[in-house]
Amino acid sequence: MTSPKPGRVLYATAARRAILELLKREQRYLTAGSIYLLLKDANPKLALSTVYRTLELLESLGTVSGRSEASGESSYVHCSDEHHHHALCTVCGHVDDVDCAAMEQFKATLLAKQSFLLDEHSVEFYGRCADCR
Amino acid sequence: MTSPKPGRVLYATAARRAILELLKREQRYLTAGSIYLLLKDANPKLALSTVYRTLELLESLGTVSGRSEASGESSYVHCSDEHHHHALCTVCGHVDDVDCAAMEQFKATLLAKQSFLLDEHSVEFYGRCADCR
DNA sequence: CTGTATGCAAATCATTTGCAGCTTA
DNA sequence: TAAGCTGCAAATGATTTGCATACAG
Repeated sequence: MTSPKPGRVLYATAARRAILELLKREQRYLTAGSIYLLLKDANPKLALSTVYRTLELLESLGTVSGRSEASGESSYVHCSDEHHHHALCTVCGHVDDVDCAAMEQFKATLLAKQSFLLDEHSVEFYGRCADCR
Repeated sequence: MTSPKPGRVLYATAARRAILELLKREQRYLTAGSIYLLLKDANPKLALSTVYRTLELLESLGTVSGRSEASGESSYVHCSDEHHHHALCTVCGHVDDVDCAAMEQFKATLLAKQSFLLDEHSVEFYGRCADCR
């Protein structure tokens, strides 16, 4: 939603690289706190606030997608920046992107049955991925 | 998810009645804070913590469904306790329940294309309801 | 009566922010 | 050298909790 301040030049810093690489590698939802803990050893001077700021930046760039855990924390996955949804494995936490072509017929049904004109939708799928089945 | 302690007897108190009636009447997502403000005048001794505790209770009973706003706050709507989704009007905020029969074919597609076995899904729809179209 | 619920105030906890010093381009 | 970052510590703000009192059944 929020884009970085227009005209601002972004720097590829060590912290940003480390956080993005971790997210690309893990392919599962991670909270700011867990990212901080996972990177702390290799990057002793990393600050939690930097993790928060980087996540906010990556989300604004569409590189990462956030959601709220039941615990009240926010977590993030690295993902494509096109409109899509996530298939989240309830066994290993692995997250895959899913396109939403099939949603079109659902939209038609909604309009016919409830006169609701569907503009947007946010979906999260929970199940078992190819590896965990 | 969390159920009230088993064997515990629930009282129908004034605060609980007021909160539930408000939610039933409004049919839109309300935060604890806004519920508190809306009820404050008619119920001068109502405490914000009571609103939080009541919302937690109602959610555990399946009477109410919560979600996280972008602002970081949680909000709640009164809704059916069966498995369903919400169609949220982006104009007036009105929330209707939607069943998920159409999701079945989407599940089949997911399995065929990505070998992902869909167990659960959470969906939120945004659009314009019959009144706002 | 007795178990529950409530109000109030204090405590938590995730997230945000101000600012001076450090980096990247 | 700048414009951008970062670490640190302090500030926020939503939600939770302890406890003594009030209330429902």
